[in-house]
Amino acid sequence: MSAKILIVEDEPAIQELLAFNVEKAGFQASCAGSAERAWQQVRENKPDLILLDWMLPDTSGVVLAKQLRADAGTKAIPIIMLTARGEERDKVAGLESGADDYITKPFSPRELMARIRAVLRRHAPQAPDETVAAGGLELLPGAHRVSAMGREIELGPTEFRLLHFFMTHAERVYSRTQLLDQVWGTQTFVEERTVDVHIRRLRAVLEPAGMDNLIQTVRGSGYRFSVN
Amino acid sequence: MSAKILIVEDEPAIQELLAFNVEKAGFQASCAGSAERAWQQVRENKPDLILLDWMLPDTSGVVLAKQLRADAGTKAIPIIMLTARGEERDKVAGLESGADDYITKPFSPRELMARIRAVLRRHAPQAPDETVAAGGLELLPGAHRVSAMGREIELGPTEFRLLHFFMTHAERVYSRTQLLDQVWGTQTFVEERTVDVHIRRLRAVLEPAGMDNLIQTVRGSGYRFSVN
DNA sequence: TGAAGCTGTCACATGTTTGTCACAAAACCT
DNA sequence: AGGTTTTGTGACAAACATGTGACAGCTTCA
Repeated sequence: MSAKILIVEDEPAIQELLAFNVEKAGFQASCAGSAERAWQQVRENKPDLILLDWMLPDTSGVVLAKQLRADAGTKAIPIIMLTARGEERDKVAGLESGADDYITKPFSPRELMARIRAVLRRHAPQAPDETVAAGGLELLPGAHRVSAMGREIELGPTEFRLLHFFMTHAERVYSRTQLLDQVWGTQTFVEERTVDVHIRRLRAVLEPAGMDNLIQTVRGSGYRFSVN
Repeated sequence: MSAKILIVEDEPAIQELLAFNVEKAGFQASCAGSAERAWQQVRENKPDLILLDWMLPDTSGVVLAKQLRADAGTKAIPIIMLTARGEERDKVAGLESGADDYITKPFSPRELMARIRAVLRRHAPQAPDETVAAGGLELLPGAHRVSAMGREIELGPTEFRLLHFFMTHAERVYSRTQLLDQVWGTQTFVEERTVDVHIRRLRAVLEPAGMDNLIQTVRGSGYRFSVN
């Protein structure tokens, strides 16, 4: 889930600084000190975003950006250009070359990360606003709403995700481990029994709304959402 | 239907960059490298909007803007001034000279196009100020006015944009980050919590007007404007 | 120039959510 | 039935998210 970011920067100190910040923010960082190595990394790692310094030992960043844009395989990778302070022409040329954003040195880590996230967000495919329906329930992911036969149901964030998962994966048993992976994420580490508690909480909200026995216990295996 | 935009800019590289972006966005671009040629273009092409650089070889952009404003035939053409970064005086003088908006270099193509569209929308004589209505509220984007059931409501600029966005994007949850992107712009960097404060201010103005619970908190996700 | 208003940020208050536990209840096995 | 495993349930403290008032820096306007 975490995005891969390629840092193309010849100055080792700055390279490390960038990598440190990028990783601290939960992204995967890889580095290249020259245009040549950058190409290599791009092919091997398929980064989701490239931080590209304006000055490189072998080629200028602008040229590399243009090359990346010209190649069908790398055309879609967003680029953030790192330019020196006040170089008016550089910025213009940087944007012209196809960079998605630029940031002038010196910059604060916070601004850098904000721009990275903004660019990644802009390039993320926007999910259409669909509605999920199952077992008399209606769930709108975009509006973050659930309703049972017209009556709105209040859910906490985790219960919402859990129910969403069940509704889109009905009629099938999931183990606590699987549910933890799917609903909590593979990066979180909580007790398996926590699932039980949340199932119970979900049931507690669903039952008063007449939605009875929607989530069934499969002893020894896990839980199942079923329309029956 | 596509608007004609005149670019007055002496630096060829920037001129091309501007023209490229403007045309990519579906507008017709024409260019002038000096005030003299600009007048010529204005007479010939009748542009719908002028992008005017602050520095020109023969006259300053401000002077040209004032001249354009003084001429009955060109008075109505909106002007966006291109100024150097942080030149506070320029900004003031630019707006005083009659420009409708200014944009400081360096700017992102995205921001530029957003401003162009905003100015065109504001100046569109055809559209007799479309009004946005939702949840008993009526908002006139052009006039910068909002009213709740006939009663006028006073809003600051940011609250206005925020409410406008919500009214045109009802029934959907937006995270603080998304709201910052949409309402504050991708180039501004403020804390996420700032959104909370503005939401609160908006609510504070809306509630006395009887508009209660229009903006709902979705814990863990963001906020939602809903007509209920 | 001063007054008034707008913004962004902070510290603190308030209220929810969450993971975990201990124990009760239920199901399973021999 | 008795013993064992699995699941349900209520309670709870810590973590977390949001509401709220205050404030300083700015801009605007007269």
